[in-house]
Amino acid sequence: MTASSNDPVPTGDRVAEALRERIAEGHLLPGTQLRDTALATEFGVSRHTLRGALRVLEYEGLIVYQMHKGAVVKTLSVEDVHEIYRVRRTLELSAVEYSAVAPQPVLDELDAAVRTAELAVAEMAWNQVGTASLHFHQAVVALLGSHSIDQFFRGILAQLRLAFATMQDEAGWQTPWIPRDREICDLIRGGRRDSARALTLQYLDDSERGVLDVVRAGEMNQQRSSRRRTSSGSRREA
Amino acid sequence: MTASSNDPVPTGDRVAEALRERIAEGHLLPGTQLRDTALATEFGVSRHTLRGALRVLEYEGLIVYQMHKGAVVKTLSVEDVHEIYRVRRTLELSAVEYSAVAPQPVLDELDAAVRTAELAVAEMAWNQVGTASLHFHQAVVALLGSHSIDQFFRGILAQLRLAFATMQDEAGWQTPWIPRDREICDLIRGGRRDSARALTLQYLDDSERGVLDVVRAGEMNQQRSSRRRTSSGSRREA
DNA sequence: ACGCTAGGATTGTGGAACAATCTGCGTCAA
DNA sequence: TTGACGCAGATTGTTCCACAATCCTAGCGT
Repeated sequence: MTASSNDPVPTGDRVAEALRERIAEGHLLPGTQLRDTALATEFGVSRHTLRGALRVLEYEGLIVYQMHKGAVVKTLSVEDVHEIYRVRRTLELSAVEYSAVAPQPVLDELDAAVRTAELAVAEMAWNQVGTASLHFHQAVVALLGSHSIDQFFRGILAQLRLAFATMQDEAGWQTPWIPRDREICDLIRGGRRDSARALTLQYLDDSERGVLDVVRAGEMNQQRSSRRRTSSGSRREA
Repeated sequence: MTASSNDPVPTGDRVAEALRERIAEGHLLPGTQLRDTALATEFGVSRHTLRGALRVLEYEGLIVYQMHKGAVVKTLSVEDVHEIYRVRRTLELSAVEYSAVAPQPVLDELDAAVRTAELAVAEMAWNQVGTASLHFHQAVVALLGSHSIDQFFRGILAQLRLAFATMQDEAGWQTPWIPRDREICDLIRGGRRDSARALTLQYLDDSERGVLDVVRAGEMNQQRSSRRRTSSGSRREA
């Protein structure tokens, strides 16, 4: 879709894409203030178009806007993580069920994705391992055959990557999951749907626990670093 | 969430909300060109902020942008309808399964929604019947307990409403579905999940067929009215 | 130390402008 | 008559500039 040919891409969309990538690659860590004048000049675009791009990223949940305080790269809260995994459970489990009627090419994508991940591990291209694993799960959800669900899920995984970005030892964290991806992949392709379902559920539970640890650690840091202006008594939102 | 208290709402968001409503209410029919200067002056805002609002609506799938041709209220294609119902099947069926562990207040929402729909039928407030029914299905998906899925699904149903908007006899079309909503509601609340699942599936198949008829009829009209510049041979996308 | 005020920085929004592109209409040739 | 060509106006995409509102920080007084 939308892949016809040469629609000239609006500038704003290109900027949005660039920012998306910066965030995904971890060049813009959670909590970073996004000053629009600075970014505008950096990208060589007007402040308006840049703000348009930011608006899209906000809708995707990658950044947070606060009135008169501008945009900040989102820092995942514990509740955010729960939310992400609620979505993952719903969609990935549905997809496993639905794999019964998925067309072969889409099933082959699963194997391709895992193979890429395994290759990344073998080549010790650590910074690609996490991305490759996410690609596998994206491929799982793609079994549902729904373009809009794919897009939605892509946004969810992008948010999850926010947590990865803050991890110090991403390689060590990511590697153990790849064999489990492989196992799930083979079960699905073998038509062992109930086993695949059970394993996916287990996987997601474990993964959620792991990410929660990371996020909680981050919250500690943040809390420690912001104990200054808490003197009098103004408390409010997150 | 975001219900804390009085965050001053950005102007652009208010405009987006207003436009969303106009489209939902059918005041802006599919295919309508959205001229930004006109809308900007009408809402009393700058062209920039209006375009920001349009950008959001584009992301939600309610309007379509084409480079240098501006924004148009989306007209659902047959494939779009299939897509919408793929999503509905995935999410609503998952939600029915998940109703086993949904908390009581969320279950009560189901009944409230159906009751509103029934009331609308009884009062012959026809233009509210469709909306109320969609609210019921929104409530079903809310059983999953996921804020982001709720938001995503809201967008999907908004697109579906685009089809409703073009119907001549919306009342006659909508009314028959309400008893079926009631039945599904009661089955879910009664814990009869397999029956509820089966009935929901049936419901969605029937509904999809109905909407497809409407959309196909619309495509006929559109086709008939646009047989002019098809002389030489320029073909293009959808 | 603590609260308060002033000034600068940043955001939210509007206005005018301009190049690029589309659209419709008139002209001209077949 | 019909169809291609081209031009002028309208519309879009984007920029620059401006300004009120709000936030943040530092310095002041007590």
